[in-house]
Amino acid sequence: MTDGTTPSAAERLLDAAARLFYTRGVPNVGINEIIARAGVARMTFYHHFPSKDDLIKAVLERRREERAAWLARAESLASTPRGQVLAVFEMLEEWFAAPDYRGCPLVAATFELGGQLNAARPYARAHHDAVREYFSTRLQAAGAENPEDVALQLHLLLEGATVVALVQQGAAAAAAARSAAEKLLSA
Amino acid sequence: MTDGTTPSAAERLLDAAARLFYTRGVPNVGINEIIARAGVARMTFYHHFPSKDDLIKAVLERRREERAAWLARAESLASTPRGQVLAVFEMLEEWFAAPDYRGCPLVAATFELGGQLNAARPYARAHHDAVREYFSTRLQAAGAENPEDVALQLHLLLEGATVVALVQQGAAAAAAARSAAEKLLSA
DNA sequence: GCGCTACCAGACCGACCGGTACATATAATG
DNA sequence: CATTATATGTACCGGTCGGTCTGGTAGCGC
Repeated sequence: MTDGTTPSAAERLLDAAARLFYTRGVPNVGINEIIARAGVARMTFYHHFPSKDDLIKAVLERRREERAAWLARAESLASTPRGQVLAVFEMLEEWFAAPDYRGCPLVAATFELGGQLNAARPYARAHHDAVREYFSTRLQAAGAENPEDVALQLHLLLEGATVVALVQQGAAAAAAARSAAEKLLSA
Repeated sequence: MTDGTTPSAAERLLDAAARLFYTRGVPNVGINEIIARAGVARMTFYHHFPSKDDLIKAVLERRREERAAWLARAESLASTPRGQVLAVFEMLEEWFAAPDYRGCPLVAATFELGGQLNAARPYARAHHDAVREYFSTRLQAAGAENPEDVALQLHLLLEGATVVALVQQGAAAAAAARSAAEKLLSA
């Protein structure tokens, strides 16, 4: 019953929480606001999620899957390994230009929750590992000398671009990252 | 009277707030804890800072100056422009290895406060501008072709390394950033 | 002495937080 | 029809938040 055509309570809660958490920061959003936005009763919320922390973890896991899907999209944009690596950087511009862009949600949550319990770090780390593996397998296929090392360097460019795009409020970092990635691939 | 040999109330408040904000996140630290840690009466706090927001801004400005001083240290570590650029990346390892490392405090505050008022972004942006200028002037002195572009690319590496070092909880990003910076300088 | 400033100590306020209790309604399943 | 699961609405709890108020003390220049 919970699945099907109509998005039901739990789904609406996750949607509302994900959006609010991203735009305003996890600790700055209260339960009341989430249930109000989702159009769900308070008790219904606590029926699906024992506590706010559980909701946070569910949202983070969902975000991680979204980022993984985003990465997978890059794969389909090119046929050669090298093209698939650069395709990731091609997609940055569109991401950064989104009106509500606020950086990588997993990194953001890591900062926001960093104080208390390292709650978000495992999700961010899992995604970062996935990014590096995406790069390294394709670099290896392309015959690179040190796939792991270059993959990490490309990852640094990627993360740096997401942060700089947030602070600078512009998509200029995307083109710079792509250009730098090409240089690293040629070196 | 406020200055001199003994660190006085306002100074102790700034010290305590800076440390607590960094280790636990700005919104997660209350006034009560700050004044307790600083050993200062409540009214004394509100005498020096009209509101918590004013304290936050004072701490951020202080952090910005600290980061600027950190950057200036790199300058003294080498004599050539190229060496001064790479010296920044040499210093990363020590920074990342600090036991209480939690990323760049200005970027962290931007994420933590991002929800409400973009309160921290101007401070982070000012520092980022300073970083790029540091790089670009030295690249120009070294006869680089596109100083501005390469400066931005080096900045992406720098920011990316600070984030990855936080998520991965290791200093490996430092060496990778330095190596990548060398490649970008040679390209 | 007087006035001023800096500081301390702690009670107090309204608002909001996460979370619980209770009482109810609906709809499918047996 | 009775049961069960899922949903609703609202009052309520203890705790903490940022911020105010009262009152008192120590040092300094006039």
